[in-house]
Amino acid sequence: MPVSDKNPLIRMVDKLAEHAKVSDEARAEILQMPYVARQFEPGSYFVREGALADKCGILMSGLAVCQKTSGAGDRQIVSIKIAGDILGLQNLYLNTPDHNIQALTRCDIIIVASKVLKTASEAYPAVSHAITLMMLKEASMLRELLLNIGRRDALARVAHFLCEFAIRIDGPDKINNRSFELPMTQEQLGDTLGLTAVHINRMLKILARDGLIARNGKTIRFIDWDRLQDIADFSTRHLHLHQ
Amino acid sequence: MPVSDKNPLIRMVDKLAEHAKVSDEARAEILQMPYVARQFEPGSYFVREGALADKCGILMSGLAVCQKTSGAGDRQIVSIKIAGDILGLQNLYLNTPDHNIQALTRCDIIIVASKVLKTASEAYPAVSHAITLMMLKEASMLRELLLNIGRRDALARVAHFLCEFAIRIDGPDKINNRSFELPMTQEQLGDTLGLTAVHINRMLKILARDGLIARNGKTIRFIDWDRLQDIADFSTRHLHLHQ
DNA sequence: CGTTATCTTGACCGTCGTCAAACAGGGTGG
DNA sequence: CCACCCTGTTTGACGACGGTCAAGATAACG
Repeated sequence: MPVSDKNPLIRMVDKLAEHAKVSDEARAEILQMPYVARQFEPGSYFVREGALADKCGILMSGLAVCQKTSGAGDRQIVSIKIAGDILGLQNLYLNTPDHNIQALTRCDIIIVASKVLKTASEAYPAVSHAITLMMLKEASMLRELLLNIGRRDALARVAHFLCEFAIRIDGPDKINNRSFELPMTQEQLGDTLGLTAVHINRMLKILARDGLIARNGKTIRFIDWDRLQDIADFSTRHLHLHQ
Repeated sequence: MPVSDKNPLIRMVDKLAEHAKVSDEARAEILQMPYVARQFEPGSYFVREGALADKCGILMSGLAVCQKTSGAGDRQIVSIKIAGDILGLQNLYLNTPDHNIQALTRCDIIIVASKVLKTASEAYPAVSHAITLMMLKEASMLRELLLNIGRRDALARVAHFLCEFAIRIDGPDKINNRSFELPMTQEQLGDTLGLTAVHINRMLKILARDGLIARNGKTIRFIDWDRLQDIADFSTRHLHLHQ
């Protein structure tokens, strides 16, 4: 266990506390869980579909994804994980994962035995409640992604993704003219949205040409949030932002 | 509350018991929950996105779906509910649903206040555990559907759907040459698979022409399960059939 | 038996995938 | 500091999968 002036598990407590009122005892219990800090290189796997999974983690920095691969070898990213998100929550209850968890960029992850977190959740209802809420939020985002891929055209999909990602990274306020980093390749965007990298490129070009966003390397700025949101058919309901 | 020689809530206990060992006390508590039996006509809504949702239910007969609608009015079905499934589980924890629950065929639903089931789950860890597992299974199926729509072509999608549906209805054993009812229109299939009704029709024709299935009205028989499964890129892992 | 929903088929079209080549950028090693 | 390479982006030409539209056939239903 690494020495540090700040216990990284605070990050996990914070995340739980976003979803339920965590008591001081629960907080203390979580802060003293054994953990390992590990760095994952881009492309490496934190959890593998079908393998034994007895750990979960908190993503301290970087971008990770949940993804599945078809028999033909095509990848579908089903969920994006950003700093502060907890990874592998379902491993508390199922020991054979149905999907992979993979680092997209370099990731720092604090790893905890799922058994330990499970014990804490059994001892403290607030912890259990928070975990449930996180799982439900994730499912809600899955449903919205399904609507996005199943029923919206490519331009709307890309626009929708940008809206959602930006709000998750920097919150829902003062969005117009705001800029953010998108550390994903166009191929990865394609794998998320059921499109090819080439077509992602075309759509980003169109969004820029039409004055909805401005691009500079990996940073994107919203020029006309209202119109973008309109094209994207985007709403924040599925994010369940309020509890 | 209707008079009947058999308490319909047994169906709910059975469902929970599939996922965790339900004690006799828990069983008794659930069996005495107040409920209302109601019939839903095709197309009618059990839960509406954005509305207040303080109930859940057990689907006694018929077919229901979870679905969302895009701004353009296109429907995406994200989950199919069959007899025995519990509806609106997330209402125990979130009171604003992010999706609609709609009857596809005529449905008999036993309705329970979500608060009551929540109380039971708080009193009996096995109940809570079973509910969690059901939510996780649903999420797993959402991910597989995402892979299906995002990364497989139309023929594979339809084949995959048939495999999954048949196994959910009649179990995973002795599938070859088995036949089953598919009480969905081709339009509803399209809304599930991100395709149009016309194209669903074309794919079903191809599957029949190539000797993979036989169709007769709404019943479908598997002629060559192995080859179908192969075309579908289907596996049962995402169903988490064992616990 | 008439009416309506659903299925089926064909012709046509558009979105998006495929393939390929040029280009930009960032890191490494000489 | 430059040459090189590798990954990722950009662009164009072309093709195909699946959507659209419309009409006729069939089945479901009152």
